[in-house]
Amino acid sequence: MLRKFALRLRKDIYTVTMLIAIKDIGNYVDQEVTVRGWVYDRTDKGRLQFILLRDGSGIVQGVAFKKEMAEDQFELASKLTQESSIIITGTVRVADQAKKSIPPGFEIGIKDLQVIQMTQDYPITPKEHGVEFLMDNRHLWVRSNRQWAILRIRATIIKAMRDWMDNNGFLLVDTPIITPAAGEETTTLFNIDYFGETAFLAQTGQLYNEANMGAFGKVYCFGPTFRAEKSKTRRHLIEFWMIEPEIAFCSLEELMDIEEALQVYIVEQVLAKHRTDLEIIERDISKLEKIASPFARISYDDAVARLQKLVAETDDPEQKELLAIEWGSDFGSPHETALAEMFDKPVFVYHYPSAVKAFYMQPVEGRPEVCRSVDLLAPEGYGEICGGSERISDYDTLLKKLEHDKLPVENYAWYLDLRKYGTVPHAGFGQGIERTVAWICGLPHVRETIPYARLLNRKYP
RNA sequence: UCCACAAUAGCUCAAUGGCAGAGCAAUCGGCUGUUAACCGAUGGGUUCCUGGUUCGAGUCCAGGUUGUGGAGCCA
Repeated sequence: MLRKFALRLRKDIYTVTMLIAIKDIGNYVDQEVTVRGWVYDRTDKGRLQFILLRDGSGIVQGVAFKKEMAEDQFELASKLTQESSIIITGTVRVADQAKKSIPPGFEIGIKDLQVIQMTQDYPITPKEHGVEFLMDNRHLWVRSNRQWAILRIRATIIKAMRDWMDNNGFLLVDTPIITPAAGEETTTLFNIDYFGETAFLAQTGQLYNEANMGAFGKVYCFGPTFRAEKSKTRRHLIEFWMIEPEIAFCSLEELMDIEEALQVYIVEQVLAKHRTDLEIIERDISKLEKIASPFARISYDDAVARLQKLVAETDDPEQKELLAIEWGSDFGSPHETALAEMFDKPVFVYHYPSAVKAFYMQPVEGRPEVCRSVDLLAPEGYGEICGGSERISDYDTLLKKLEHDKLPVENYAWYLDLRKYGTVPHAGFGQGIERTVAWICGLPHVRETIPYARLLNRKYP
């Protein structure tokens, strides 16, 4: 039955003329074209029907006049429901009133209409909906304008990251998702049954990146990461995506140069390719246009001093409590937000206390209580988007650090090997895709930056 | 895990302890330039669950469930 239907459909497809993607509609003014897609919305004016049709590439307003169509076809047009799947054929024309078309200003005078399925009771209406309802219907919500625009920008951000890496001498080397031991000791791992043994889902590809760096010099991995943390905030996902570069013969200062150039390129690409999408999500573009080199670089010491000064100057007791900080503590999100708000570009904070950072970070010469680490904080309160460091390259120092942190040294045998066979100073960082998308799109929560968010209380759909 | 708040029609929300309501969506009708169109009509309810107080509970109380916002942890 299904097969028969599919065959009939294919025949229909092959008999249409000039099948176009809506995004290209400007090239077909005054020509007869066919568009296939889904009804986004319909306005019923009696003998006149305005049908917003989306095909994945854009949206076009189709106009059905009763006297320009066969009677049964107009009848169908006047009954079309939201998200019905249809094929229309008609002439493209310029129309100022077609404001909702993407690209705007074009419409199609419908001559022929075929309905593939008349949808019943589509749950997401053009009115307001709550978060829970929309997330329950995420498989349909991705069709909505705003979500569509965000996910398109996400794709460009990922492409920009990878293009920049590929164009700057980095090699993509994939790292495993199933791992025998923790990458970093602090956070919680998902464990899985590996033929009777326990294995873990990767939290980072970094340790493997360091091995790959020894083979290829400049490498990066790009993939999903899993953290079984019971975090419930606007910045946290259980499953999220990261790009992690690792560079041989690289200092912390050079690492910051790389991070900075990458951010500037990402923003440039989004601004160049997504004006319309940024308009759909009502992003303040002027904020993005400020993202240019150089970014401010402040030390952890300086950052703590700035925060303490802020606390001293504020009269708000709530702020005082929230922003209180002693040297040696890691920053919480209120601290990161407050620091980032002092700049209108991303800001680097370097030389964090070793105690709050991972075991593999290189201590600062003459000041072992701090390490050669750097976080990049995005503006507008989006917090940490990159975390990186210069890695410990000396065998004995690394071994001592592993023992000091009470980590199972036998699990790190291969990692220690890297310090035995031609060790070099090297550095790398990880950048969270979703936090980057949230910042660039100006979104209140990362759940809209990934097609199907995995959250503390959600794994459906 | 902790703190705060919420749960009523498919959706978004109202309802002083006293008849369960509106807008949108759906269905039917009207309209040749709509933009969340507009106008008229119709259908639509286990008020999250369990128990309690009361003549009477959507409303008050206790416990639970689910969700949202925030904290911690992190990218």
